[in-house]
Amino acid sequence: MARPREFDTEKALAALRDVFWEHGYEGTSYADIMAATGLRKGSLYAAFGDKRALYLAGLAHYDAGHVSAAVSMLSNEELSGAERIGAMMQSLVDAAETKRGRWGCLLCNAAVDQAPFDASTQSAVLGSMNRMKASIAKALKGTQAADKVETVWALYFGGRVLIKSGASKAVLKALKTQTLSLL
Amino acid sequence: MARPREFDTEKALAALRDVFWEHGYEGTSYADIMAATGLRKGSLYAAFGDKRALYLAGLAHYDAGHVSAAVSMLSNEELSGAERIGAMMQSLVDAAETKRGRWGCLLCNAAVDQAPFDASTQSAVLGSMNRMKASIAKALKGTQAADKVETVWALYFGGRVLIKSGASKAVLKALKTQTLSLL
DNA sequence: ACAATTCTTGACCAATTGGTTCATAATTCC
DNA sequence: GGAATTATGAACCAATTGGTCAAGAATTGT
Repeated sequence: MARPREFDTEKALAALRDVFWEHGYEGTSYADIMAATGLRKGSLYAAFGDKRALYLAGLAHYDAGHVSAAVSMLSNEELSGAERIGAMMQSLVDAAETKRGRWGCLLCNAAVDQAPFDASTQSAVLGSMNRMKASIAKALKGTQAADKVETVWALYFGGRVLIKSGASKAVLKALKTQTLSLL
Repeated sequence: MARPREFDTEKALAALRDVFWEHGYEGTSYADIMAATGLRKGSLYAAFGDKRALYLAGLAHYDAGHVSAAVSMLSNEELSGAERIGAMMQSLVDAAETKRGRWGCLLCNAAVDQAPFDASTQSAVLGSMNRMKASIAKALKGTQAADKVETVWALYFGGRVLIKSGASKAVLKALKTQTLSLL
């Protein structure tokens, strides 16, 4: 064999996810990426590929982590549908007052700034979004709003945009209350 | 006096709005801007200021045009509340299949890619969004959903994000139907 | 110990970035 | 017509962009 990789791939992926999450694709330079990961360009290029590949890797990491966590929470049959949707909406309320929450949702950010220009990004985003949609549908099954999957789905991303634009926590709380009143 | 400006300010503003609308702030270079407006850097700089000022001017033009049009439609008392909200949602359905519609909503794009980094952008976006919110509230007054202003508001921006991510027209139609069923 | 293999680093690259300056052109007022 | 004023566009700028490469470092199996 040969010299083993010195850096922790998991940490590098998390750093990639975060730096693109905060600044977007075009807003992130190699200088930013190097600072975030602690790796030089050469290592990054050898391990992942070009800048677009770094972005897609960060996006995939978000899907495997954050999106999957949301999906499994929404699919948890030990909670009622209302409890699950309530938890999802509460995550928006919480996001309104954390630094990371103010970064919005990476999925949503990617949809807005890269999906229209890159087919790989678009399909990754659409894939993750549809996983969210399917699990929202599961949670709504059995409630009065079982026929309003698209509404709750869009509401979630709309809430994310409001957070990015600087909406107050009160707005997000109202959104949660109103959403639960539909069930 | 002196030499008059050769270009049409109105056309230049529309071009600025469009180029930033399609590509975002970071995604737009001076080369793009010059191609879109037909003007050289020097003229643009003299007339409007630096890149950020060009962006804000495009944003303001969007507010004065598109946002104002939506606001006055939503405030038109000759139509019922349901008709007004229906028209708003129909505009999302239509946007799903036009080139410009696929650019999303400039307000929404600005919220995601610039509002967190620039206070002027944030206040412009928040201002326009609140105008939208207020007129949605007017349209909802008298309907069963008068207490669901934030919901309809977030729904609209969520729909815009779905469009950018590549959602089908059918999804937007479902969103419209479901929204109207709330009224 | 040695050869083979792979990783890391920093130097280097051409192209592009946003921004500025200045000579020239065009217009108006007197 | 001439002076004053302003717009224009091309040349120019330093800094940064994303990307490549070769030399050396580190580890393995033999």
